[in-house]
Amino acid sequence: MTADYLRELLEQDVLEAAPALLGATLVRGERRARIVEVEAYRADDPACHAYKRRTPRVEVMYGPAGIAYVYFNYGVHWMLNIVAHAVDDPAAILIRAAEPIAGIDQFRSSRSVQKLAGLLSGPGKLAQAFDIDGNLNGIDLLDPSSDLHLLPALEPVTRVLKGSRIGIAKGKWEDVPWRFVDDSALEWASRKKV
DNA sequence: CCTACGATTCACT
DNA sequence: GTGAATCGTAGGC
Repeated sequence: MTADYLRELLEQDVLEAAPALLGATLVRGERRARIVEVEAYRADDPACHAYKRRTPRVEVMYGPAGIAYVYFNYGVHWMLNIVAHAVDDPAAILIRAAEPIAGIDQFRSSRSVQKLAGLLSGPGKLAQAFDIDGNLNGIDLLDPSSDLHLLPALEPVTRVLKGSRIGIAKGKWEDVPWRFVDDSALEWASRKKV
C-alpha cells in the first residue's frame, strides 16, 4: 500500500481506512512499531470530540486527512489520532496499540518499564513511549520527513477482529464495532478480548 | 469565574 | 476488581 492510497482512503471513509491502518509502521527516529489496534470516531457519533460542535481543540479534525490529532485526557495521558476527513464530515482514528519493532531501549526509557509485553499496549502507553505530546498536534503523519510519521503496511492485514470501542459511556454508540485489532497480533493489543 | 469529567493507567486488594 | 491521580476543555452561571 502506498501513502497516497492510504491518504485517499482516509479522505473517503474512516471505517475503511481504520482497518487499513493495521500493520502500518509508526516511526520516530530510531523508534519503530507496528500498529495492531485502532478505533474509529466520526462526526455523527456521540463519542467523537467533533460531535455537533466545532471547538478550537478539534480544529485539526477539520483539516486535511493524514494529519495528527493529539489531545490530553484524564489529566494524565496523551492520545494519538490520525485525521480522516471527508468534506464536512470530520473523523479520526485513535491509535491504541502497537508491536515494538525497533528502538526498544528508547521505548523502555521513555516508559520506565522493562517488559516488552505492555510497552505499547494502550493509547496512553504508546504516546508515552514515543514521547508524543501536544507539540505534535497537526503534523502530517503521511509525510516521511515528519518527526513522527507512518509507513503504510506492505500487505493488508488479513484477519481483522472487530469489537466495540473501549471506555465509551452508555448512550454514546458504545456498541458500534469500530474497534479493529489484528488477529495475528493479539499479544500486543491493549486487551485480549475483542 | 467555576466546576465536572473524560477515547486511561497503575498500584493495590 | 477497585480507586486515585491529574488537567485541559467545555459549558453553565
